[in-house]
Amino acid sequence: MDQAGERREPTMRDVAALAKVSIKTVSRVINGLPGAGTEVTERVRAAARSLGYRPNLTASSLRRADRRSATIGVLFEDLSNPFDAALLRAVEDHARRSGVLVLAGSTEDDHTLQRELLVSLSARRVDGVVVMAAGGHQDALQHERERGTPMVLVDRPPTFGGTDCVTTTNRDSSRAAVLKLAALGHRDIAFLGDRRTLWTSQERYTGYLEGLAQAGLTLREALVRTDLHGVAVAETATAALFDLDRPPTALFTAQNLVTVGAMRVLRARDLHRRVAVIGFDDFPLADLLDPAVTVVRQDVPGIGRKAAELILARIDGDTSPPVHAVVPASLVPRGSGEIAALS
Amino acid sequence: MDQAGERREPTMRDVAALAKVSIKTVSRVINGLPGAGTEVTERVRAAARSLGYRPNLTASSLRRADRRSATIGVLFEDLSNPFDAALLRAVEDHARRSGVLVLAGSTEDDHTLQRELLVSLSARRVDGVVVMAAGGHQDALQHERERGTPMVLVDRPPTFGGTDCVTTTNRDSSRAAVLKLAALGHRDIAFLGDRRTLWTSQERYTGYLEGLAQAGLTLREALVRTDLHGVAVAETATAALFDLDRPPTALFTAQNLVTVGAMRVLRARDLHRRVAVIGFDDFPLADLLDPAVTVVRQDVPGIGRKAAELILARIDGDTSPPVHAVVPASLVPRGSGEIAALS
DNA sequence: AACTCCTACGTCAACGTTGACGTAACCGGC
DNA sequence: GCCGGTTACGTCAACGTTGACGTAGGAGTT
Repeated sequence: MDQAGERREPTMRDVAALAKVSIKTVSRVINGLPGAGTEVTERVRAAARSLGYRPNLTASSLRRADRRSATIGVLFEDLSNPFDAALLRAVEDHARRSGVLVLAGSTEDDHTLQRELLVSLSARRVDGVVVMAAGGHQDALQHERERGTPMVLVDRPPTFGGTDCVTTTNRDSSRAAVLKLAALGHRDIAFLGDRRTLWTSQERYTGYLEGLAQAGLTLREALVRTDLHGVAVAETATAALFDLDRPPTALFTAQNLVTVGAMRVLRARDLHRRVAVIGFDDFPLADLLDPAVTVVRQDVPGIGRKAAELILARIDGDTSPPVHAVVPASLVPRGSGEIAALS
Repeated sequence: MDQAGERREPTMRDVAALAKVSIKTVSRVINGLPGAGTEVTERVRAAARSLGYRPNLTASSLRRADRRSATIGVLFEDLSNPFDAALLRAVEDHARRSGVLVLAGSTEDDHTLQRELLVSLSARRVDGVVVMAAGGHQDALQHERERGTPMVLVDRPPTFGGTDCVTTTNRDSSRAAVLKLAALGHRDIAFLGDRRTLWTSQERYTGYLEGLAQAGLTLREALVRTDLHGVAVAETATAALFDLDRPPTALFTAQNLVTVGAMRVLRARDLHRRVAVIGFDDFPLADLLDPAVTVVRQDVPGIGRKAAELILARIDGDTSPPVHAVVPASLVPRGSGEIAALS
């Protein structure tokens, strides 16, 4: 036994020869179709077992009328982000229950990579694509979609028509977070956000503005920091906020890595017990920090399930109008978001 | 444009008709094989472009001599564990550089699921399988391997022959961690481990024993707690340790979720500044806890790269003897592991 | 001028499977 | 004993592609 394994895989032809039936009868037995007698069925089953026969799905899907590969592609940006990982897992889980496997590919927010990956998936004739990452340009996605590939976008709506998407209550939950901080007496609430090109960032910022307005607070531009991609950048930005003459007394951090960066700075400056923080997106160990971090938690399994349901339905031929599903997020109070403003 | 997309995909035949050449010539041009003139090549390219032709890799691999699907399967246990997520990412990354995509499947430590997944992968004729999760039974893996499928195990060696694996320095690094704690004056060092059925758990426990012996300490069975699967169980076990008459002054937690559980209890009992902790496996935010957690960090990208290299080499026909690659882990001092024993 | 060799194509069959369709045997009914 | 229908098979071609092999025409050699 060596790693290369030069043994030829047994085919239906081999099974047919052993069971002394035609290859078509083998096909019927393997696929559980009617038209095979009890005794023949048993003979074929025994022959298949003894040869270790395994159906070849690629040959089958090449020939079959429906052309299904029972495989979908999932594009994500960065698996090291627990949000992406949990989402992939949820989609994979639901897909597999329908006998569908997942071809996974990370795009690292690279436009060229995304295009190449879509070509690779298309060459393998995936039945559909779930996109959990669609940086600025969606033209590669649009092109693929227009070829007829079923597609579902997660976490941002398509810039082109006829395509489903699943998002969370970015704006509403952000507004609620800001209102909560305002209710605790905070009047200088900073906004720390990820790259402005991201649709979610824009929505969360809009929610922030709506929250301020609704609470009767005026926007201080100096307290708005965006394009914070990654923990390090978020730290720098947070530090700058507290070097202001009138620093914020509360932070609304609109992405989990930003939240982490902000917490680092607060702790380093020993401000973590005085400055309130509410973060968007939960993250592991948020409850173990000091103070535990209050967050807006997205229903990641719910989003994944919805995305899987949508893509599987489309693959099954559902031609109803495109859907924009919104899965509600919830506020999880843990301490950092309950720090009141000093009178 | 609707989601079903009933347009037929253009084939080489269509391209050939438009370019007024034979289908074989199209094949040559698409695959960059010699034997096509400059002018004809251009005509074929133009025709393919204008029809939006995409090669069908499944048909191609069915016919080609090498039978490659340019796809590998990756089985993992739980993507919500950052270790699995990072590993999948590393493998996917390296595979894609070789034009190979990854069919991902989570097994959730379920034996039946693992078997089913292997059948699914086999039906899709993957070129090889990387297994990042192999609970107790490896018979399904062995069966698949004996069919000739190239295979690489990660994080535990195969119980059968002829198969590569990649692991880290479980025993050596565990011994080093215990020795470090002993050097700080700790004499009551507890061991908190994951399920004993896991090979890594056994290795780490062996390293713990070796460390104790080498430091001249005697094993106290009461300080050994195993089969702690998940944060909650780890918390209970840790709490029990500190209800002992002679509680430990240092903990060696042999898995990341166990470490988290232990830290929770230490904090709750206000012991986190007095009891030393070294954990096996790094985890996000370990540096943000109070105190920051000293860990043995596995070189996850290195492990993933090695696994990808091995499987790709085997697929390319490497028939050298099976390899057990060991990727070194390193100790990352952050504070919790540097707490000295009270004299 | 006949020869070999090469280049640039084309033809054909096959990969493993299934849809369309054929057919022999049997059943029940009269 | 013949009809119509059903059951249990089999035959054939095709899915999109490529390996093996064939061939026409031109260039170079003797």
